[in-house]
Amino acid sequence: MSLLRGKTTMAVLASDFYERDTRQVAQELLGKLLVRRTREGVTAGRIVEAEAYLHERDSACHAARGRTPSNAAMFGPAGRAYVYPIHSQYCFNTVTEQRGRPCAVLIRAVEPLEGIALMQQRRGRTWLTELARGPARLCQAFAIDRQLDHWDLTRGRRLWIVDGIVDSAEWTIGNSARIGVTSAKYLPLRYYVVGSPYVSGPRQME
DNA sequence: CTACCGATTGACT
DNA sequence: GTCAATCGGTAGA
Repeated sequence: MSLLRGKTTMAVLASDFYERDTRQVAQELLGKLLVRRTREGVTAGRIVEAEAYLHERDSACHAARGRTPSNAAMFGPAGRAYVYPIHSQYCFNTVTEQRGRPCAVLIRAVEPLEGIALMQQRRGRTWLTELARGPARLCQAFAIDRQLDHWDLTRGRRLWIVDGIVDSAEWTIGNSARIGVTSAKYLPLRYYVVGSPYVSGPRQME
């Protein structure tokens, strides 16, 4: 508790933040603080990369082929977590919109700010850029697994997201196709902080 | 029940 | 740049 001076419980994002256009939420999540508290301690970091998955005309969205036991969180209230496994790893999403619209924002990368030793321990890596760059690495560093599927992110417990921590220093939001998807691969639904070394994926052109 | 596959990562050429 | 490991979820026989 040094850099953030106990601000990790202030200004927890409420459900009305998430109950909006998914692309808007994805862009506005950049710069917000992701906070995780376990018995081991607190880890927190600034979100620098996110992708939108839409309820319409988006075959890459897990909800595109209907509701299943595994993707049910996407159909639930906005402001919940949707955590799913892939290749023996996990990815973390925030559920958005609703009114019967299953969609979500995948958090792809975080700039570590607090609990760095804990992240290093969980990841088995030292370099800051290796701790939470990439959706599954992020889940390792923050100890996010399927137990947090459906978790309510608006209550400020265990796992939540905070506004107003990082000064509104100017940064540019980059936009590109999403990484790793094999369908709807040309939709420009990935957003990232241009120039951040904590962003995953191929080198950015500036 | 079996078969296929992926919103990944880490190691390697 | 390429590629294999790895396993839960899903569809299909």
